[in-house]
Amino acid sequence: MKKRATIKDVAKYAGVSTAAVSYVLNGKEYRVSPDTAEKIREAIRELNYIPDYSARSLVKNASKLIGVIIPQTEDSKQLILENPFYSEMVSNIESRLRESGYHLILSGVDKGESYLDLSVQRNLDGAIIMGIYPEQFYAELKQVEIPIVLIDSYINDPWFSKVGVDDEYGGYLATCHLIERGHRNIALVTGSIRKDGVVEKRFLGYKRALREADIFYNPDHVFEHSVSYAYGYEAGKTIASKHPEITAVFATADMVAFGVIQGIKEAGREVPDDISVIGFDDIFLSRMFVPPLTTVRQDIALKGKRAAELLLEIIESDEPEKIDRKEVTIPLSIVERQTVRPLKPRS
Amino acid sequence: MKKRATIKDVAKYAGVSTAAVSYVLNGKEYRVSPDTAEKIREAIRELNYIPDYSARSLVKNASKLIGVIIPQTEDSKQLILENPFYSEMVSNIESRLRESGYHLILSGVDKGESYLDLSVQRNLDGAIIMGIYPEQFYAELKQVEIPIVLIDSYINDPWFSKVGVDDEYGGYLATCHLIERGHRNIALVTGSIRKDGVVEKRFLGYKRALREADIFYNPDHVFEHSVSYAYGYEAGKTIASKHPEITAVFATADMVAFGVIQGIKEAGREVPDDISVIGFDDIFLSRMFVPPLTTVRQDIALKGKRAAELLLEIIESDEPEKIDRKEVTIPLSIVERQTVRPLKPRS
DNA sequence: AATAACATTGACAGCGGTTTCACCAATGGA
DNA sequence: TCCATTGGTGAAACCGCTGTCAATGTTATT
Repeated sequence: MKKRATIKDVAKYAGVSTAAVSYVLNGKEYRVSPDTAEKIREAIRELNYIPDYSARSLVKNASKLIGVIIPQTEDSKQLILENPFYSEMVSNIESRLRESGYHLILSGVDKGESYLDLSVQRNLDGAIIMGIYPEQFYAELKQVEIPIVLIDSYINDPWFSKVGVDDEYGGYLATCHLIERGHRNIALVTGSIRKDGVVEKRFLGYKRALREADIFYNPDHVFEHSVSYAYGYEAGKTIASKHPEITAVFATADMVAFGVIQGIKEAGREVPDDISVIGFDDIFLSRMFVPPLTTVRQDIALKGKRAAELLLEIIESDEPEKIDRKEVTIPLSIVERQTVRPLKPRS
Repeated sequence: MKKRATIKDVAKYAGVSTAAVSYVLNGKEYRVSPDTAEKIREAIRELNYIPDYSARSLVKNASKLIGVIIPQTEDSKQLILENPFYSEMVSNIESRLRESGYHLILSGVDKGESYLDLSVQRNLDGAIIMGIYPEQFYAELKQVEIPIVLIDSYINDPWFSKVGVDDEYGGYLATCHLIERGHRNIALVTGSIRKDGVVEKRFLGYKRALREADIFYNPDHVFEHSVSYAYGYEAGKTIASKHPEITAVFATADMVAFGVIQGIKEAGREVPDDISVIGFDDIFLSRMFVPPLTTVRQDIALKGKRAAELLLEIIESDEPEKIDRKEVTIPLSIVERQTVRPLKPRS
């Protein structure tokens, strides 16, 4: 295995000191005469020199590495990347980060174990965190003092920047959409309602819409378990077979909505003819689903991109501690497709 | 910002030398007496010491970092993570790698630019590469001399380990499935047929099946463009509206198949009543699609897991150069669902 | 011509670890 | 009692790079 060239080799080849090489490497060429600079660049090219980030990270205390955390399934430890909502976001985060010369360490976080290890071991320059975790998790993270942006979290701490949507409003919007079309027995199918999580807010919006329309909130109509197709499917079957009064379903994620629809069909009823369904997210599959899903749209790509930018903004400022944390909210809108049917006024 | 503890702090606290600390850190405790070891462990706990991987990487020349490369869209630079096929694989790779203490750097690779930079900058211990790239890309990669496993590639070089499926057979299987059910005008809808890529082989299998059944191969019946829902949709529309003779479609990826089906419906025809469709991959969505997709199944999770294991095997051997590169092939099978209809024998 | 001011450059001390190697008991055998 | 061993330990070199600072060479100023 032939050794890779180090900065010393370059220095020797160019007949200068390593410091000079370091200067041109770091764009401090004003400290070096133009022709030495050229000689050095020549040497770099010639020797095929590529600097070692570990060494650099060691002295600069900056790794150009960003941690990205995705929720993982509870049972196995797999990332919930199966939900296109996350993949789409990760993909956008990655491209934005790469553009600025950062690399991304993708990881789940083991229950119990903290993310602390990874972040300090690797000297992460920052982290983007999706999903919601135990409070202690955030506390630890804060101690590391690296810039962090939270996606879809309502953790209230000025240390964290956040990007998300107005989930309460989204839930409200979805439910109103249904109510306006004459539905009054509206089920909510959702992942677990956790404190400071998005579902909690959507749930709140759901209840507000109900209240404003003078509809009695029926706890039996909320089906809460997990954000998965599988659970949606179960809930859909139950609703279609055991709850003839329900005419519409608000699923708090498109993936869940797909399951619900399939479950309803399995039980021999039709969407939207018998039961209407509205989702949340507008992942790209929703457009192609049959029937195309009516849903609350958020710009997922933008969300990822903005999260990356927010983080970079803090990292690249001169005084990261001083930079104001921001909170950006991506707009929401209903996109009407074919899974919601207006109810005929009761005869 | 309070400074993190270094190995020196630990040494001082425990009243020993840094070497001793390093020993217990690296499990070489036989070089240290039991009670010094205990004292050291105590100090580590007390000071909340976490070793710095950059420093370690510098001297050990091993970073515990694995690069994972995913194809990206040609236009934008986003990762094709939108295809659940990739997300599912990445998710499994990540969990397997993390289990062994490695972290994963997820990245696309800019057209033209090489991956070389990243891999040597970061001192990657290995890389897993999905998809197919220009030949030069592999040549460069080889120079870096890090262990690499290729997923779904037919690059023929003993340096690379590979995991994949028998794509030719898969293509054959799918096409036979259609032929056996009476179809003779079978379209192929596929991403671009690139040398050493999986589609090329599936295409070959398709042709072989045709040949064996004495069906004339009609180039007009292959629709080649990109692995995307959007293209499938276009192709589906074209097939349904301009090719009344076609009764079945083999799409070389489930995502494409979804598009085809939707396109066919858009053109006012039905699947499988008018046209049958078979896919490839069996991503988890295929099960939930309406109608559930008949497809060639491969165990995607296993594929990811095996790739990770193959890589670890090489990395963790004492002489990585000596270890035999392996080629593992994941089995394939047809899973019959509801998008293929047997044709009545011609009257 | 002497001095001040500036532009270049290189030596060197870390950054936080690992590892070699020499050293110092303490033990056992002669 | 003396000399090899042996196990435990620490000093120091080093990994590749950056940044400080002093030393050099050049040019401008008086």
